[in-house]
Amino acid sequence: MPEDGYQWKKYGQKFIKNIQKIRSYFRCRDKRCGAKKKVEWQPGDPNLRVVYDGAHQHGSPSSNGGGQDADGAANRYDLSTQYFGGAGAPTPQTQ
DNA sequence: AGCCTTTGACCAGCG
DNA sequence: TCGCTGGTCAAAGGC
Repeated sequence: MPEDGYQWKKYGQKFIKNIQKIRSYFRCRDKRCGAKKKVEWQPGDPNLRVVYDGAHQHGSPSSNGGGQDADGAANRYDLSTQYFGGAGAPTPQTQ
């Protein structure tokens, strides 16, 4: 479970036949936070894709000391796809 | 005590 | 109308 600075609660996991990948559903632990996160990976592949949905409506919980950039850092991935592993996975939005 | 994780079933939209 | 998929919720157990 990759730590992005926020805590998530897994509320489901299903195998998407459409893409032949396992998808895990995570939700922000904060109730006032409508942010959601979906993690999918292929069975037998080290790289996984993290899809952030929604946006956090509260500052960072307890990471990063002296800067709310963490909030933007997590939001910058909003509705985007974050790739882990990089094994053949391209890096979108190379800012 | 609180928190987290896992599985099954249900529901809705589509062709 | 049916079957299918994708997405979400709930309960229990362990540390």
